[in-house]
Amino acid sequence: MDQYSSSLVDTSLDLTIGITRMRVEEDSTTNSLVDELKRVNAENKKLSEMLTLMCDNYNVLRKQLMEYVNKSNNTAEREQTSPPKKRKSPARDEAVSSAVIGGVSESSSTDQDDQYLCKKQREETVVKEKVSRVYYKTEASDTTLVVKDGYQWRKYGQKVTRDNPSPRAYFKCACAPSCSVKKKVQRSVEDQSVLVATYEGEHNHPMPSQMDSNNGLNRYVSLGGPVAPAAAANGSCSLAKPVNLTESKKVRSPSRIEFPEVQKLLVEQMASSLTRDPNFTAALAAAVTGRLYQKNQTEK
DNA sequence: CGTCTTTGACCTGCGC
DNA sequence: GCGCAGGTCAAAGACG
Repeated sequence: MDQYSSSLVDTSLDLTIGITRMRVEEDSTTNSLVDELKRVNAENKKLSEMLTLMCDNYNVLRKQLMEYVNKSNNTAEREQTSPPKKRKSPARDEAVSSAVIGGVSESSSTDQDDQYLCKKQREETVVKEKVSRVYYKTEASDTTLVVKDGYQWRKYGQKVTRDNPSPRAYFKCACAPSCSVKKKVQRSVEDQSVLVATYEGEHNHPMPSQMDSNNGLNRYVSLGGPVAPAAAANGSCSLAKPVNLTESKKVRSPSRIEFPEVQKLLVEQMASSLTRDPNFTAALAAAVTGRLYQKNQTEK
């Protein structure tokens, strides 16, 4: 009986030692993962800053180009006294900058050589009503005209236009009452699976999904998110593919869902790391087999 | 009950 | 001035 209890004490001691070793190993793995996470966050921050800088530079260059085009048009107007009277066509009436998203390619409809911009168009350009067009690749079965671009929009109208059998939806920015940005969404005539979103104006507020994303985790998750449309609304770069974005309602409070996901990911990585660690598995196997061997010896 | 979407009516600008 | 087409409004319904 004493021998048996002594054996039990030995077993429990060994198990305690084994568990302690496992915890030490686990702690070191956790620390290395946390360090890795910090490093990734720092890299993401750098990339984000570089992207912002790039967008700013692009906007400056674009502004200069617009001014140059305006000057050229004014010169052309002086030379040409009777411009043709045409109903303005959507392809020509806007200083449109196009962005291609989701692998769909379409050339920019901006025709800078166009000498026939009517007076109103030039006035609009002076007012600097920035207009940009973004193409969203969607599922062919998806019949909605909803574009998940990170902003909140209020639909205020829908019309079937003459040049396109699919209806055109009209949206206003609902993020801020003072924001007067409008958006028109219509399916492409050539490809029904492509949504053409035309943005008019500039947002005078940050993107809702970025408002409360001051920590690194949110920054990390939002990298695959709606970067493009915000930039597209400014007529700038579009890098992301906003096809599988989170629902707009979820975007309102990203921290609520993202942090548990990161935790889960961390746990999965830790488990994977532990099971792949030969030292850990060897120590575990040695402890188990050693204990079994001792038990067999005592039973004999 | 508040918010969002739908949809017909109305407004506005342009071409004839 | 009239007609057409695009854009906007606002009441009604749907939805959570």
